[in-house]
Amino acid sequence: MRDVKERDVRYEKLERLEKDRDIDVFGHRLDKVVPIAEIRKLEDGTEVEAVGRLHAKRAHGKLTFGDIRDWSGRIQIALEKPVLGSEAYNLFRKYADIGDTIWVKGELFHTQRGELTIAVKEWKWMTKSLRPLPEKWHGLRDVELRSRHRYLDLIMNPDSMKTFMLRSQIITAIRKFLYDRGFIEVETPVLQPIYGGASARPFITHHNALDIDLYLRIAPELYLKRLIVGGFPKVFEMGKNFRNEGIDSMHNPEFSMMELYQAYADYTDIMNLVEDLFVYLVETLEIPQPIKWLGKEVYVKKPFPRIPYKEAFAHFTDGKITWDMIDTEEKAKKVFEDLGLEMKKPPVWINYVQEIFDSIVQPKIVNPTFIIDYPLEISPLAKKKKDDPNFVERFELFVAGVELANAFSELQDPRDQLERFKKQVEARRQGDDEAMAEIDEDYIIALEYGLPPTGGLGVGIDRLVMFLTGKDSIRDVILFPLLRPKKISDADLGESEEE
RNA sequence: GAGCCGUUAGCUCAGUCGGUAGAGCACCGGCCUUUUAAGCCGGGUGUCGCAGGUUCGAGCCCUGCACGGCUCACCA
Repeated sequence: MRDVKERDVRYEKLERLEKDRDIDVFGHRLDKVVPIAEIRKLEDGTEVEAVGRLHAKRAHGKLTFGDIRDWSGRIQIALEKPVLGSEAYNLFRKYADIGDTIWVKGELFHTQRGELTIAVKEWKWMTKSLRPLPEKWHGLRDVELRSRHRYLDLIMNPDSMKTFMLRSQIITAIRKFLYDRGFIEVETPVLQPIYGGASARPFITHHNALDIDLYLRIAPELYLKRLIVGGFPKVFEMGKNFRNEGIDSMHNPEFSMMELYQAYADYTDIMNLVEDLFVYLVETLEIPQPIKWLGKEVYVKKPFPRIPYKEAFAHFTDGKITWDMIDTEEKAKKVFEDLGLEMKKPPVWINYVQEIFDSIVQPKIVNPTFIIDYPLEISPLAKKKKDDPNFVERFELFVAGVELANAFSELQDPRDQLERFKKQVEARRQGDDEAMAEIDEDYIIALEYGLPPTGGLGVGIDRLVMFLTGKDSIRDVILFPLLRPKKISDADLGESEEE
């Protein structure tokens, strides 16, 4: 046999179709496109037009069955030689390959086995597929190929298509929820001369005309709060943040974030809003509960528990670790060491406490839970509690041990903010390369003009989508996650020979 | 960044003790009017991730590299 590669076979078919039969396999526009799922609802006898990718072909001499699929579903087609005539029939038999996208016109009927089928009277190509599809039964399994060639994943794995459709619906629903509550959607700079609003290493780029370095934002926070200073009552932004850090099943260097700010609100208002939002999403998107995520069964049900940071230790350790056991550096260090933990950060009180929280408290949380009132040290943009200035009006929402949201009553006092910025810059000088490099003086000036009391929120969209779709890897909910580029060889493009 | 694991046909995978490359699907040729992972007959299409090394002989053993996965570290 001469044809060694399927791709070559298909290119030869393409040439024969074009040269010998003058057929244009790269089709043209259609007046109407009905999703296959909609066609499936119609009665037998209805004449329908359908388009889809051919996923299977079962030929029986003068009768050939096929399966076509689109994003919404699959349907069987049947082509009979006497109906189509030998020209159109043989064209399908010999030249329509699995992977081709075709248009068919015909009547709906049920086969002897009861399968809804289109009895095709007419068909044509929408486009030719020149490469063989992955195997029909197992689909495309290889995790790397699924991310690298997402189109193949979407073609082969209906579950993947469903996940990304749901992602889009989640984002639409979040917008609707916020619009309905009077939030105004805004866009703030992705390219920032000074980065802030979070602690992370940034990507650096350069603007040629101005000859300045710029940073890709690690958060939109400081710009959004300037808008509250300017008089916007409620704003939100949904978009990409960029953090120049490691990649794992919870982190992608570019990720989607929704931040919102509401004037004259505080973190308790935001907590109520988050609770409402989660319930709204689960209800409107009809997500069945419990949601199985990261090996846990999660129920989204109001009210979400609200546990102060200080009390969380006792709460999740059955009283074995209490706040008064860790409220000084010396005591916290002892508990830390008794737990067999190893300190990789500067050995100060807050780091011992945070490490204990991360390893003992956080993993125990299953259902949506607000941890509230964080230590001041780890919250440089949050407002202090009136009755306890060592803590701030802040909460984080955890689900299945994962942080999904972070919010606080915003710090309004420019003097306090400047001091905290200075501490950040000092930490930076001490070697913390995730602390702020530079004080955002304009932001301090904005605070001097006056930030009204404001509640702010950030929600990690990718993680939220992971949760609502039950996916354990962020790569399953980002269409094109960052991968190290792989060279495509000439052979892969079929140009190794004399072509 | 560290440890472990993986990389064999387009895809999903097998490959024993180191003896010269396998299956299913897909594909090619043929038969077939109710199949649906259609079936039957015939056909194997390969840079065994890459580069070295050991060996009479390497998919298999050794070294380095590349890409990926998991765990850890990092990520308030």
